[in-house]
Amino acid sequence: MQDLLFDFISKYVSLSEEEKNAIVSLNLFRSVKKGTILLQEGQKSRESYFVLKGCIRTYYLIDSEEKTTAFYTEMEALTPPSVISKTPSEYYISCIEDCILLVSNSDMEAEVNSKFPKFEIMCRKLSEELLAKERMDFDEFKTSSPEQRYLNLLQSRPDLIQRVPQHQLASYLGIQPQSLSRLRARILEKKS
Amino acid sequence: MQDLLFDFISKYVSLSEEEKNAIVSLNLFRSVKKGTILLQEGQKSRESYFVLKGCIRTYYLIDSEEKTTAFYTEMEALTPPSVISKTPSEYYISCIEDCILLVSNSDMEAEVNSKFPKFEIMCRKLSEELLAKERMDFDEFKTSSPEQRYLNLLQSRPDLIQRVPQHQLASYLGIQPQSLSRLRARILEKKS
DNA sequence: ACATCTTGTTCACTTAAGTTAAGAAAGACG
DNA sequence: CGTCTTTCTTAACTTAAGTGAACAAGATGT
Repeated sequence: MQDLLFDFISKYVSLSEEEKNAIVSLNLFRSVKKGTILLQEGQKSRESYFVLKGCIRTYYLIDSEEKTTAFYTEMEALTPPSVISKTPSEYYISCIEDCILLVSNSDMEAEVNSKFPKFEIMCRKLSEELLAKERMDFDEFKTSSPEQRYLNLLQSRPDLIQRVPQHQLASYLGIQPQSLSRLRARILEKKS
Repeated sequence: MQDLLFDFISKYVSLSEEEKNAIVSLNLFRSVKKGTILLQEGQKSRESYFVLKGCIRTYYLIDSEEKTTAFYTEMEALTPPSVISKTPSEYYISCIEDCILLVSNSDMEAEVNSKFPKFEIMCRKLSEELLAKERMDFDEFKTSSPEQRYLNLLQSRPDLIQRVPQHQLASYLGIQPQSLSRLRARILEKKS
């Protein structure tokens, strides 16, 4: 499991054994059961998550309806906006599968960053990359119809369609579950 | 004009006079006329932009239609995804007003970052903050209707509605110009 | 001053998504 | 095993956005 992490890190910076040990000694790994809620609306948190195995989901409760906005799966990282802005969270984070996560908190990150400048560099590169990716995803969402978005998701993250309940997927695509169902039927019809 | 920049930077790190001079000596300031295209689809670029005055816009050409996805105004920064991924750009960047920009390129950033670790820190903080902001904007977009999005934009960036052509705004809201027109009429009717 | 292009609005019509309700299928649990 | 819940689909109806066309107002250019 640790190897997965170090493989990931090696894409950004190369670590010495000493640095690797420093990370391991922080004891960041945590196993979490399906259904666990990692963060609740209104809660102040300082935790960031990195998914080693499993899938976590962020959602808002609007008019007592869950609005799912993101899924994070293997090798994806999430620092909630509320951690950056130091305000109460506007959304929930929950595990939709049994997960193995890496959990860090901002105090610890600050300490590690100042002790090992390489981490600072890695964090910058990763944030820049994630920002670029997020902007592309947002652009794609804006410029396409629900049906196109579904087809695109089928291409880019086919695993999600298998492992995630339809009504959460629908919400993620910005539509109602019934619309997703109908849209899928429409696509099947076109193919035949 | 430089003061605006240093005021902005001071929100992230505090610079010594020497460091400020180092920045000034890089000669990053550039005045650009309305209508100038800063980046074209298919082009490889290494430039990042920081808007000191004016407004720049990113758009895609899809089926010979312009799809506007973002506006960057005073004190906002843009590093195109294509610069991060080192691939040809998928979109255009153009100035919709006369602008004063700060233009940097990635080689130069790398050099400054390694010379002044403070810059590395600033870049990380800024990227993290922008990522958090982008995710919140994306979430808001996903969870609301075109009408809600327009009303929200009216709240959060009322200046945009004044300074940007309606058809570009419509595209930015993910709808057709006619729909925006209708939606605005609907809102006016409700108020009365 | 005139022609042209861009921009924004309106209208009629089409298409797709929202809504409400009902029922089938799959899982969870005692 | 049956009961209860969650999940998914289908259908009928409503609402809103897409589409194509026409028109008016402004800006641009010659």
